[in-house]
Amino acid sequence: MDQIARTPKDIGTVLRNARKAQGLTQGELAARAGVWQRTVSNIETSSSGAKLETVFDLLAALDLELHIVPRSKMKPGDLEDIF
Amino acid sequence: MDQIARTPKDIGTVLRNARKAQGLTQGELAARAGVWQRTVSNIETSSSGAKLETVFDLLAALDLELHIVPRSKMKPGDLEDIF
DNA sequence: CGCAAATATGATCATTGGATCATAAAACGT
DNA sequence: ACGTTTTATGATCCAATGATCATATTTGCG
Repeated sequence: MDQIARTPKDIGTVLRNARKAQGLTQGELAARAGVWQRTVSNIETSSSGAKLETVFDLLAALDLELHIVPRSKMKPGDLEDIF
Repeated sequence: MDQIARTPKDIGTVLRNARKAQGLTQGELAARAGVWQRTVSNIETSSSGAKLETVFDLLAALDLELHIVPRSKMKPGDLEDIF
């Protein structure tokens, strides 16, 4: 049940979920990541073309990392890909 | 053995590995992703602050997706984290 | 060794993100 | 319902990306 991202918007959503799961406000996360609350807000909503660097700063502040894997790698139990 | 990225540079390396694994040249990947060979080269070498959007274009062209997971998630057999 | 293919880079311009100030608007608790 | 906390946005400036042209290098192969 890890979070998957295929678009910038996905990243925004994942970031927001992770932040809330850790009970952090945008301001707190921003402080930890060394960016502004403004930036966190922007990325969580419309992270269109956010900079990779900033995204990694946020991921690090949330103790997350990216795993790059082939798309629709079927795991046992994933039936959706069959139909 | 998926590829892990914690920094922009990691992404560059992963992208390059994936591209070569698929026997593509920078130019071919660029064409598929709708960007310039120049951009692929830049991102593979010093993807410092590349735009998220561009990175996703490249990932899509390589049929890859991102899984966002907690850092140092220990898997059976990973002993490094113990010491 | 020499040529062809692939990759790295130079330069310019437009666009956009992030830094930074601030405040409006929305969400939440009691 | 009210007030406080949190999030969304407005505006400006600067740095840096990507688009786009081209060419210098490097790599790989016969």
